[in-house]
Amino acid sequence: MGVSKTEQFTDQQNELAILAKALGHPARIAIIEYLLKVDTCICGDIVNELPLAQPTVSQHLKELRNAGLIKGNFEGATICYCINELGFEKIKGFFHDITKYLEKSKKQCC
Amino acid sequence: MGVSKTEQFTDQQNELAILAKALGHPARIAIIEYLLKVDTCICGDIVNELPLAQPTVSQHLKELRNAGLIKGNFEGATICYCINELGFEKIKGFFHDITKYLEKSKKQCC
DNA sequence: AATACATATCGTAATATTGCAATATATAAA
DNA sequence: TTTATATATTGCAATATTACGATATGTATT
Repeated sequence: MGVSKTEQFTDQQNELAILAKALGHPARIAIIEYLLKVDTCICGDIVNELPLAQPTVSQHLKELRNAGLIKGNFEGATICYCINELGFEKIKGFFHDITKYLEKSKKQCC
Repeated sequence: MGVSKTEQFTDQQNELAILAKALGHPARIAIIEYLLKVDTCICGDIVNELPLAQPTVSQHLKELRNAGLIKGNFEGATICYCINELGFEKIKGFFHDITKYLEKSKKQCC
């Protein structure tokens, strides 16, 4: 029917999927990479950095904010954006498991 | 217009986004977690593990395979699936940057 | 108050994703 | 060769995403 059957999966699986999905667009990867480089910046800087119109960038920022990957803070007339460490900490657990898995050379099927 | 303007971003940004997007659904997270646990299994095991119909699972497996996160191998009448280490190695570089960033306590905007 | 600037929201078109029944394909077993 | 089993593909309905022009909202400046 086209609706994700989220209720059939665990909260943790859904939470991870939401975080991964938020990173599932090159514009949002570009935003994160930019914030990693500059630490903090105002929204207008990101709009200038990306090859997309201002409303589109605003929409991508909203998705990253909703997923908990970035934070935005009013600073006079502008909004200051930065990485939200909490969101990335949540992904780290999953990646820790993967990294450990990759270290032990495991059975592969091909 | 609704089309992702992928050509405006770097290959690396697009590649990361494709990998993240493939993880952006709880069913696909569940598949990866299951494979991490059992190493290898046949497709039917995954169908039994998930609360989704066989064609839907087949579609999710295809997306994970296309993204390079799992491998499938014919083994008689069945198909044996396992983690594709290559895909996860590609994400690791990005996460290494993030982890380093999180370690240095950086300027935050709020 | 009027103007300028920064950002968000609305509305909408184009496209992509999700889920599944029905069906196709391919191997194994009888 | 028939039958059973495993998996993929097709077709389609419901919904979500992407992008942007137009517009709203909010702060700063004059």
